[in-house]
Amino acid sequence: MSGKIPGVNITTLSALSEPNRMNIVELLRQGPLTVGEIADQLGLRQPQTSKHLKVLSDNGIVEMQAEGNRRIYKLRPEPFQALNSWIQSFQSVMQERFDNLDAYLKELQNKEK
Amino acid sequence: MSGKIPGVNITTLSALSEPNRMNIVELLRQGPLTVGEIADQLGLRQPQTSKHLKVLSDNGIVEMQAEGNRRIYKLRPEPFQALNSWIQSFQSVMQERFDNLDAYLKELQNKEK
DNA sequence: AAGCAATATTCCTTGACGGGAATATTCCTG
DNA sequence: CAGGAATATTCCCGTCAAGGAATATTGCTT
Repeated sequence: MSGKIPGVNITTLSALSEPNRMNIVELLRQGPLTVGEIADQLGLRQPQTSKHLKVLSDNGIVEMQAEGNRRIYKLRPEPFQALNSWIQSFQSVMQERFDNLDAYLKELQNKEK
Repeated sequence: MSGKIPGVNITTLSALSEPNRMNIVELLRQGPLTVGEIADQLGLRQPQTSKHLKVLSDNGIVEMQAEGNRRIYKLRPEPFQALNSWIQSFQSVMQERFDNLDAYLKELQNKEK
């Protein structure tokens, strides 16, 4: 029992932890954009932009709609919902309730028969 | 002006996107633990455990308190609070509303098959 | 049909990262 | 004080991911 990660897809975090991809996501919050527009606004080259979009797409963070010559990318809600419910499960941590170090120290001492 | 990421420390996501470190975080939710205990419960070797803890510590995800021979690690609330408020700012994305009627209609047609 | 525009893909190189093994450091105990 | 426990650090190596450059692919326009 050592390997199970409950809430989040680790790959979602991985995908978002790349600065350019995070920038793409932040940009797409405002609405769908074509590859060219994304590359333009972020100062990226077209091939790298496509590559990053592929990673985001493979992870379900983004979806694509072909429109003639261009591909329009936009955010998908699911990964963010998942991320949200995962972080929500950290309420107790965020409220700093259980930083009961003293209790733990006592427990440690007990074990040290 | 191409590099600023508003809410999250990208390094927080990066740190959490490594499976073993995510496991450590999940484990520490329940309360503080020593290096040995962490290594034990996750089936990791001590040196790797220390290294991962260093990364988590450098990113402020975890803090350490020396207690004689041992080091007790526990979660810090700040990164999770930050992550939370960042994800909260995606409310509009997370509530999936169909601002794209065409896609919706197309999907309808597929189901009629 | 030809050429151009928009995007995707491939190949190559380089740097970062994680694991293994060994060693260093600090503290505790007899 | 010696030895052992708990943890940190260093070195080496293999893998992987990201950027650059070139090329392929598909659609549009005239």
